[in-house]
Amino acid sequence: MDYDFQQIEKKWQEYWAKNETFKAENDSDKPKFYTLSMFPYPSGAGLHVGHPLGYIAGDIYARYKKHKGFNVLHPMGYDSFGLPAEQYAIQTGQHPAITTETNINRYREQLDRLGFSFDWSREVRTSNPSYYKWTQWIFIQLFNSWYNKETDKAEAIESLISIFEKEGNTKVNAACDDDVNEFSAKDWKGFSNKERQQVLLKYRLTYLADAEVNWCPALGTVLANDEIVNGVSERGGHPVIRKKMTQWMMRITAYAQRLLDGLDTIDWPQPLKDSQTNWIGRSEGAEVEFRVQSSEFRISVFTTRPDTIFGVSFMTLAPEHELVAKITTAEQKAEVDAYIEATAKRSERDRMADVKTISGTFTGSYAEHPFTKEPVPIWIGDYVLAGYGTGAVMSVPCGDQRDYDFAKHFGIDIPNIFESVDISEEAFADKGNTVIANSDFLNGLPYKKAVKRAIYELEQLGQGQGKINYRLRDAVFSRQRYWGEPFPVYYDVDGMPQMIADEHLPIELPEVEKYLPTETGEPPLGNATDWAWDSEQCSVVSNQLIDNKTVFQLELNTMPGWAGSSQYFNRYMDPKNDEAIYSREAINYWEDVDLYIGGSEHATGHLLYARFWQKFLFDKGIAPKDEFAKKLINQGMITGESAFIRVINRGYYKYPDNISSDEMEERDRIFDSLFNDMLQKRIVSWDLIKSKKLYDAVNGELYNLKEVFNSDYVKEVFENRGFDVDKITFTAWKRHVPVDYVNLKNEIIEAEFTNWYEDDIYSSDLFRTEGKFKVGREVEKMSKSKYNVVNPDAICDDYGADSLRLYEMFLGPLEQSKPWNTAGITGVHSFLKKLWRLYHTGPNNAFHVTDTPPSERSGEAFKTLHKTIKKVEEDIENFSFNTSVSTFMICVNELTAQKCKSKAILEPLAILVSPYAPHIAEELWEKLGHTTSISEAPFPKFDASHLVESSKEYPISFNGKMRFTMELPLDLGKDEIEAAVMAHEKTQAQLQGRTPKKVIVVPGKIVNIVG
RNA sequence: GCCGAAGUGGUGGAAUUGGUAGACACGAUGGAUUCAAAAUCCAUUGCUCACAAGGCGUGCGGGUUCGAUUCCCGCCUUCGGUACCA
Repeated sequence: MDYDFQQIEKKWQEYWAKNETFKAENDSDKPKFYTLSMFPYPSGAGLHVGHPLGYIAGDIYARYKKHKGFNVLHPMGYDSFGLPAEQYAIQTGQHPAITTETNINRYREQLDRLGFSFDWSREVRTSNPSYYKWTQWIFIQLFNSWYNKETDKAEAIESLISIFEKEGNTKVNAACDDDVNEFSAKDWKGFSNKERQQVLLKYRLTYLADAEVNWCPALGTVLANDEIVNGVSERGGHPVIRKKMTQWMMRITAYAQRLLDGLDTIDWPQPLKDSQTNWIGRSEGAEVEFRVQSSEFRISVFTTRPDTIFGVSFMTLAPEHELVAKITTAEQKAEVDAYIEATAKRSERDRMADVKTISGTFTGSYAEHPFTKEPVPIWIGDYVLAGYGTGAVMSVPCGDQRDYDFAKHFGIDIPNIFESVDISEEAFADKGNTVIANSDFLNGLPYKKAVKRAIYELEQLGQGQGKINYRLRDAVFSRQRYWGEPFPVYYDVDGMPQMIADEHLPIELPEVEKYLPTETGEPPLGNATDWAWDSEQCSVVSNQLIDNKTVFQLELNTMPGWAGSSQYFNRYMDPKNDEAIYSREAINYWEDVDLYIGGSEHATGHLLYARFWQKFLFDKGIAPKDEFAKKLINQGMITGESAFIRVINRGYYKYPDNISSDEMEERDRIFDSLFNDMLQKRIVSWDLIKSKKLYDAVNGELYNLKEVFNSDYVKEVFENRGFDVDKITFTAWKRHVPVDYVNLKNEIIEAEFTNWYEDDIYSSDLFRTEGKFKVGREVEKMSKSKYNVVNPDAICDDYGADSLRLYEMFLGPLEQSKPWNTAGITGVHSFLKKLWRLYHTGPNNAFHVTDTPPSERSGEAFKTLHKTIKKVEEDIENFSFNTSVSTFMICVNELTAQKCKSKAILEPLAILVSPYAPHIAEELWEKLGHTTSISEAPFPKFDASHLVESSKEYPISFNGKMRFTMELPLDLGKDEIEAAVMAHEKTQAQLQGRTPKKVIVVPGKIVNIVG
């Protein structure tokens, strides 16, 4: 009987589904184990072979833990809100819910084919109202909380109100906005309701604020920092500008220190912890106050180097700093205004591209040095960021390179306060290796002592104190998109946000006619006709009923992508609960994730936000653990190799003779922009060239470059510039270009190409140019747009899911990224066939396993088996799945050579293999006479007695080089071994009569003779 | 610039605490079987030398050690993250 993987895999997938083999119960006598893989965004492209890598690893671990007697929770779901479905809706008018549903069904089909042990009864989808009901609920919890720095936890907003009523806010130590004014209990009582709400908003853990945000005009939305790559949007590559907007914010900064401290308590990869640490960016230093001369204004600065305070020769404010307008003198006003306008115009991208240019201007005002009382000129400059620290710095040119460059550029003094340090060329930023000089009471002190002393003196003066600053910013929580969670918020008669009561949740996403922002620039929900809240009926009603008495406007923004993914791991514990986010019993049983597997790209996004929410839920007593995942593993990326052609040079344009110079200029402009779009971009993939047979492998020629210019990418570029692509005829003069594909390495090829455009305006050659291409290969992320995607379905058709699972593991260490190469899959596939044959040694390859274990070689077989048990168990515990696949191969090769047919060996072997290749294991298990799933079987117990050896083949080395081996009994002592080795003829041959200086004998390991 | 990861045959990779470098596969070469192909099986396969003996070999240069892919010092390269953070 042959190994019919198609039939076997289908059979067992149906069996698992029908019998709910992997359904987890919320109570059990067994110990719990919660394994989680990051849930996917169901994209239209479907799964590629890179996606399942982490799922397979998680599945192996989950199945292994089940064999080991754990009650395993291994759920899966979908992060189903997101931009692509919305973009598709904008283009086609198709509702994102439909697109999403279609994509999820496709994902599910693909996932099912891989034989995962997911408990699908617990599936969640972030876009389901029954799920986002609880996302909205958490939002309300955050709104109704403030962060008490005294108790170092979130508390109910009521406790803050009662403090305000008793003593005002002067003694409150809370995480809050910078601009809260002090008020007394009496003041509070005198506030109007609106004023009170405004004050409270500055303390809530989610709040409205006018924030400077990354606005992407092309997408019509705000983007988070991690959604921007090199100054353009991650999706689509559109430019991003800075803009002030009223936005919902999350006060994650309240948790900065706890997010940092928590990292010590969890077993996550160090690189990931490092990047979170850097992202949070704690720095210790001091806040120093400078008085502005002849005014009441004071400028606060944050510095990590209070020890260098006597080196201050100017101050710099960010152009956006609120004091700029107030302190600028009349003479300097025009210059300052011009500078502010110029910097505001520069996009984020320009600023980043151009960090070298030093710019700034003098305000005309002076501050007073806290100690020397000398005047310090106040400048503004865009190297100071409004968003970090206080948006102002004390500039110490001798100790900071940026200040140094600025001072040099504008001819400002550079006083030296370092003992015996030359600062004529550059600033001295080294904290050690010198002592402070020319600094009054700091003279002669090294860095650390000087910092302490400076802070002490500032405190005495009442002009500063030690301070810890974080780079982490509060997170913008509003998106101007349709396909996201709606906020459970309406705006009352005062325009203040009001939460909708829990019992009316979820507030479901309304239908809209179009998914773009409205003409007046409101978010897409502004298009909804029924998007008002009737506060008496407690229901969503038509906008026409808005009277701002009982019926109010609902929030038009939606929540960002990370909202839904910040709570899903807990919701899996009790996903169908409609009364609560999850039951007490469920969360007290499962507690937290024991093993979380996912990509490292989420380091500063999802994984930070989810930790923040978890800590909040912990403070509120909603979750029992303040970290949601004990252990985390980053699976590497499976990359694809793609060869492609880039345009590297556009050459020069040639036009037909009969066009005017005006027209020529106009064309130049258009073509320049066209080529700028294409330059350095890959215009066609090699796979496409091959599939279109544009490459002649025999002669090593690339031909018909015309087709190269017919690529979708080029068409898209032309289309984006307003050309009608159907009217363009792409041609190329040079039709045959030699290219050595095999040794292809960034080769430059030259070709002249022409494009012909037919319409009323350009009824002639559009242009002709001699351009250069570069042909090269790169290993990179698999993506549809790169034409390097390998689909798992095709692999399942040809080799089966078990082969795919084994192969993905066999490729290399889980955490390492590695290129996909389908060629090697035959190796694991033939292993499975060999495994199958081991159980099918009867006539006509019929199933044949004997009950009689002791044959003459059974000792060998037991040794092989137990060697394998030991190694596989260790490998799984260490997440070294690639080496267990090798171990299985060795095991099967050995058992085949031993002609092992014994049930006593082959039965445990099936269990060992089952986490990796569950389908074949189930089939063999059934053939062995079992009527229940192999997943119920206990993992074979390792018995060391089978591995006891009586002798060892000792490597005999000379000066560290192994020369030959020698079989010796293991119970031999050091001296006996040495004697035996010295007596060996090969030893004598090696020594050639010389007496060895030394003989190292490590019993059981090695012998080394030093000569 | 800063932070992090990694450099081992033609390829993916193994060597878990310093002890036989290259396990296990892929590919390649030769052979068996077959009318033929697929499949399967056997042999060889780090480099070098005609073979053998030998020599050289884990990015490069040093060091520690009887012994280093592994530990230490100094470089180089590639990839990922981050970037005027005061």
